[in-house]
Amino acid sequence: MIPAMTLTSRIKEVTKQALQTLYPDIDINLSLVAVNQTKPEFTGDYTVVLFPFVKQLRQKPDVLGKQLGDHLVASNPGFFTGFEVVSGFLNLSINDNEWLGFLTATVGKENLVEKTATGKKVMVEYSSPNTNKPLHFGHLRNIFLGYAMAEVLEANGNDVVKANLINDRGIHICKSMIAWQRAAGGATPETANVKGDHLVGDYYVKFNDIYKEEVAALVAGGMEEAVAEKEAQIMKDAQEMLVKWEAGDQETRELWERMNSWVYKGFEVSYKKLGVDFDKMYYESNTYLLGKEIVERGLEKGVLFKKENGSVWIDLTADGLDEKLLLRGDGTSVYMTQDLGTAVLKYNDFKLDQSIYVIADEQNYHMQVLKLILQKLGEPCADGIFHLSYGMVELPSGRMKSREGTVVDADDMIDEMISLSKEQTEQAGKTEGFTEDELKVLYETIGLGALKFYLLRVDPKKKMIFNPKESIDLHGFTATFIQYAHARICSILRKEGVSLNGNEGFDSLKLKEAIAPAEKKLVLALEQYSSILEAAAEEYNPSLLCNYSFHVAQLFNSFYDAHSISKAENEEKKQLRLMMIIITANTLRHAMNLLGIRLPEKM
RNA sequence: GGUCCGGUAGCUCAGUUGGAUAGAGCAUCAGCCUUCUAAGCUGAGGGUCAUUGGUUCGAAUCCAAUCCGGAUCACCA
Repeated sequence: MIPAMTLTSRIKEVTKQALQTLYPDIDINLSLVAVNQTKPEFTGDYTVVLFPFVKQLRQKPDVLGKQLGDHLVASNPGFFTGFEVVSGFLNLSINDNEWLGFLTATVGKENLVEKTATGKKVMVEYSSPNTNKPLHFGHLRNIFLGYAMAEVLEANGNDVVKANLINDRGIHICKSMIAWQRAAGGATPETANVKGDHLVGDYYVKFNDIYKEEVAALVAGGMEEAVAEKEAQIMKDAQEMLVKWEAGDQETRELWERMNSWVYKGFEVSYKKLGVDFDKMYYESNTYLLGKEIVERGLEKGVLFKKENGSVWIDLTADGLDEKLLLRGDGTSVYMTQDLGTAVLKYNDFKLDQSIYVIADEQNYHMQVLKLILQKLGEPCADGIFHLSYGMVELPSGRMKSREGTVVDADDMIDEMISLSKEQTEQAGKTEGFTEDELKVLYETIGLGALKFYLLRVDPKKKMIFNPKESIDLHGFTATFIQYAHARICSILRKEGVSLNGNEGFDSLKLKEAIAPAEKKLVLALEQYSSILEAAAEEYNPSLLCNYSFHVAQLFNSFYDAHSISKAENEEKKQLRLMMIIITANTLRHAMNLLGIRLPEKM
């Protein structure tokens, strides 16, 4: 279906037409037509900026504004009701019936915006954890961002595959295995009563403790530190284990599978709690050998070159980058090698038009190089690669460091948020009329909503600072604020016996009096939703939905304060306001749903 | 050192291809619950948009230089 044209784009269109009609002999650059929302201190709804045209048309802004305004009102009598020219700005007033038309067309639709299918297959890879430690706060930003981005792209008509590439092999995995063998005494998640990913993570920490001790002992014995770091027994053991793993040693593989299975069970619990899912899992243990063939082909093509010791490189200096290693001298692959292979694998698996990687900005260079190499190799997957780069989450004291124990654990954070929401709900005395089970759901809805919103509300590109001491607020620019507005609406609708997908009887509504300012502001914002949704996809920025939803909730609260819905001045007003709040609730739901945030009907 | 990213109110952040007197939230202060949920609303104070120069009718936004902070440039992953 063809989406209805937004008001701003309609205004742009008629303005372009008007300019061409008024100045048929002048070739005007119509892309300069800018339509903004009129500032509250002026009368009008939308504003056309006149400055871009005054020079070319040789008119004073005021004269041009008058001309354009007269023409627009005259040629679109049902659309504009009037205009005002203020120092170079043409402020246009829109006919209330346009707003009414939007409301009646939108009310009751749960799927507010039906975007035309793009026919594009898009993969979003996110989360992509290591199996040697539990998820931490930084991972949460990745997970929420990836999930939200996938949903936003889907809502914009793309066919989306959510993928997770699990880093389940390598020296870091062997470290927790070695430490577990040495120090766990056979402990399992069951016997230790610890979530599997946490148990394995504990032994990863343990490895570092033992390692430090061993290095210290060697140094005390007169060895140089750099040498000691290589000679420490536990490090040698880990490296030996990696060799055994790669050779397929049965005992090693069994332990590896056993410990990984603990981690997966733990992750599953966390993912489920977070409300995120994946369509396709990739495991590095299956993909780490990929890419060598691609490198071979690159050598044949002459895109890559071999050094004396047999290592394979690509020269990117012409692109302002460095030389990059793709195969070691002994023929084994490096990180980049497998990433080349995985990129091609993904492409072949799904015939992707676009492949999005949600990865922190510390890997900007890596991703730039990855794409560039694939392009130089002429791989068809290359151009579709997009790095959705996001800033790291830092503590006031700086980056989280697992070795210094400053990492904020994801599971702890979730639990903390849920108990915070419980505390606040009880404090506000809002638990009446709920069963125990309902309260449990409510606390999760509020707690997780707050957490997700907190991490999604900032532009992904920017790094963010999280202060655990202050925890996360449930007032102001938060999911709670939006949830509360939604609950208020649902409460009214319950009392009025109107449902969110009901649209009975609204068609025949005729306006008898002007839409009031507080009403107008809300309708105006609601009408902009579909363009916000598009922008969120185009800019790969779900935070736009946070800002927008908060703004709508704010406008609703002011509106709610100024006007009674149930006891409206007359039946027309009541109908109008019911439509407005139904669409408000559906808009908030739609937007928050895409971010994985649920809105309660009571709170 | 090369490349890239960032610097907006005390704090955390918005600020659409350049547009009107730079906006929110938190915190501070002052008001608002016999009326649909006060997790709310209304108002006040708070700014050299890092600095300097340039581009023009107009710059937080574009360009250049400088200062500060961060990331990255491994036969690590």
